[in-house]
Amino acid sequence: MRRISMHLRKIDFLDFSKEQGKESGGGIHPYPEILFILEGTARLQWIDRDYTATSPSLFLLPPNTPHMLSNKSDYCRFGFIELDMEGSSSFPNLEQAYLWNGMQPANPAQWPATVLIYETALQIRDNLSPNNPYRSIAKDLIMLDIRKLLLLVSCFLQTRKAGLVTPSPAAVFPDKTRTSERIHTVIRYMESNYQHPLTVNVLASEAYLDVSYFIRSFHKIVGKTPLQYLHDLRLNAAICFLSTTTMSIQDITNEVGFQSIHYFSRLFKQKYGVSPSLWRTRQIC
DNA sequence: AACCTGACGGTCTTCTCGCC
DNA sequence: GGCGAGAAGACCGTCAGGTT
Repeated sequence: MRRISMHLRKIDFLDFSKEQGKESGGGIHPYPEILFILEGTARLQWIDRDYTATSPSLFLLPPNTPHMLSNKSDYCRFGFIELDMEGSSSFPNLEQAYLWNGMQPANPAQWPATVLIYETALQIRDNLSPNNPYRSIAKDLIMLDIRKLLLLVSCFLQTRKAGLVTPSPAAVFPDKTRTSERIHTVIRYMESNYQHPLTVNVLASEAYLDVSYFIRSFHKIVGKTPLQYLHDLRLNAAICFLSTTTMSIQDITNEVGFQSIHYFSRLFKQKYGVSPSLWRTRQIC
């Protein structure tokens, strides 16, 4: 029987501050993400949606959905949790995420039916507090709270329809070698900047590694070459735009970082067997 | 007008081998 | 573990022509 489990890929709590100049961040990655606005007001551009929400707000981002969070107040604090579901289907699907995220600007944290959901999200943050007396099992507690949170959201949507310090990258990624950490840093860089022109030279310099060694190490760790990984990110984003928007192929080409519509079209067909427009047509039918 | 396809060629990426 | 050189092959922008 196939073992289904869920792992923490990355958890972090960050600030956006007008004083410090850092006011936006985001990207695309093949992992589901929970985004929690803790303080201030933030704007989330997610696929074709644009939300402005005040804390506490909770957004659920299924895998391969482009997202960009930006600050809309003097100070904004938020947390994000990326999960590796490993076959589990407990994360809300796109339709459920649209429904849930669409409610966030209305500040549903005050609703009696959702109070427990936001309390659970806060509990996840509190598990990371240095004052947490259960620091030694904080990671296990966080995973339990995440499961609880997802279960509560799922239940809510169904009903409606009817001190630990933040783990270091090495704690999230089992392989603790320096090269591995650098490669994973680059992966995150690619996920945040896939829509910009990126070359392997640039990525290797981001990792402070020689190009040939970088490529070899990347392939060893990820199972794909850097370029293949970048293409997958871009094509996944394109699929998302094709299936959820009416954007033209040219606009999608630009949006996901390809310089040429012809090259995009060629790669798309290589991966999916049909051209982008035909793929969209078949989805509609 | 928007999109697709094939061909072409310069550029870039990847691999291999060897070295420290 | 990390780096460098060189060769092979893949990438990717561009053009031309065709289709919807």
